[in-house]
Amino acid sequence: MAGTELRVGELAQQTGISVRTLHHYDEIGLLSPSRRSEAGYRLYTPNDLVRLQHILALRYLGFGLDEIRHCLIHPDYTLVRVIHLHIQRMQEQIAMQQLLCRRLEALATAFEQTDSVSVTDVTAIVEVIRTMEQYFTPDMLQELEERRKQIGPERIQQVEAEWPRLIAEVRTAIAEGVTPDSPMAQQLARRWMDLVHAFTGGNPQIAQALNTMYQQEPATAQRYGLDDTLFRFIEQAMPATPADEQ
Amino acid sequence: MAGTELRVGELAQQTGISVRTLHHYDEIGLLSPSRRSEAGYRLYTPNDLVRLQHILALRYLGFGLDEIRHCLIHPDYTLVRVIHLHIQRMQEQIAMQQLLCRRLEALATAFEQTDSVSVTDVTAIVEVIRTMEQYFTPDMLQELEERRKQIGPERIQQVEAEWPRLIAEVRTAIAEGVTPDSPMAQQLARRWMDLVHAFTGGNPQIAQALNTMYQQEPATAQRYGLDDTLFRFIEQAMPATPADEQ
DNA sequence: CCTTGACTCTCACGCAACGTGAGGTTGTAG
DNA sequence: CTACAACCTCACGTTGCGTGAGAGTCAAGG
Repeated sequence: MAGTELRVGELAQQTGISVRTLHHYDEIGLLSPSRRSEAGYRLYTPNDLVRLQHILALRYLGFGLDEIRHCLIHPDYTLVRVIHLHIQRMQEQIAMQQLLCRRLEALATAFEQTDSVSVTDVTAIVEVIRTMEQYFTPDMLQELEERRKQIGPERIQQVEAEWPRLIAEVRTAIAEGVTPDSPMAQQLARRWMDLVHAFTGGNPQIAQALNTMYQQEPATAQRYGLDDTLFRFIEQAMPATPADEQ
Repeated sequence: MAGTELRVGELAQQTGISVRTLHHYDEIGLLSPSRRSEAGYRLYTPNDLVRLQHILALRYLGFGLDEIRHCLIHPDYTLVRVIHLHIQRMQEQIAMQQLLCRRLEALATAFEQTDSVSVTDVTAIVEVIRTMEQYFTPDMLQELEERRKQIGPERIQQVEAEWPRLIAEVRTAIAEGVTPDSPMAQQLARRWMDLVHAFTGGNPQIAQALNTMYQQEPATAQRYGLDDTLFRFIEQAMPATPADEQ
């Protein structure tokens, strides 16, 4: 009977955990040895071993020590519910992490061919991501990200280089008094639409969200040299086209 | 100039974080205000605000405060690498969490129609899961889990109820001196194979892993009343069959 | 001038689950 | 008798703040 009792080191070795962990479980009252030797050594009985195995099984499943204590005290028929709740929590955590991961990937693709990236650059892109997360649904963002991957970095850079040129041209046209119904304006509008299409991929919901964003976020819009005057000009120059914007 | 300086509360409100967080960043030297008022109030300059925005951008991406400090000090061209390393770490974390989640789901399906589950039950199943994770690759485990979902809980329970019956029958047959080449033994072997097939789904790698597991883990095998005598009997009774086992 | 209330300051504990020594005692093998 | 392994009890460190406690500061109202 006495020979079946284990000391910390023995129990630790048998179960594959550290002595410190057993000390900890004793400290917090999760697993206190049934007996102590005269010298104060912890002596664990077979019953203690069984309890430890229960603890380790639950820990293996990712439960916290408090929850484990709860499970060991309370009647068993709540256990299934606890497990399902735990699964739910885990899935929420995974969703959060995946969101984070998508942000990082968006950032990485944004910097795909820039070699020297400053913290300021990162901050700027993060601002854009933050704003976009407010106006686009997670589905849309994933769709955008996937399209970026598909069409390749060269095309993206091409489009992103084209935008400021086009904006400058439109601004010049307005300044020179070009009317929205002139062929010149029509062609600018067509180029505009092409660029928008390259972003939305023809998804009208994304186009709608994009519109809402630029209307609600003049600060973001101004960073790209956009304002209401430009939008109105393009809108007027835009004839009846496949419902892609507006 | 002096009017542009912000006090903690103002800075906190502008950036959407807590005063305590600013105190904390000051404590650890991540963001110390450029100036203090005579009364000791923290006064943040526009430059401090910019630094804070950088910090918050990086925090938004899931970086730790130490890493953020590192990013703010060190030259920018390491930033891209840091981001990619971070993505990798996140993906590893997600993989871990998904592994945990799969364990929990396996547990949940195992208890799908049991209403009262004890911690002892959970411990037993966890032991099985642990053992299986040693012998089956993650791919195999996922395949097994998916098949369990497909074929439904009734069929699973049916199979699991059939096993002990069959094992008992085989044991009886051996005890009664039934020879492996008798029709009786042949039929037992056929039923055996059917049950094995229900588990492996005809995947020879899974069948192989299963075999290895029961050979290496006599402790697990014995819990189901299996031993070498049984295995040899079935093996001998088994005629040439579609290579599904052995 | 004094008080009130909003804002600020500096400690300092708490959380989750142990890791990692520090410094001292016990048990056993040579 | 003496190593040496194994045990004991503190107690701090980790991550990023939350949450008071107790006290000083500043502008406005009585």
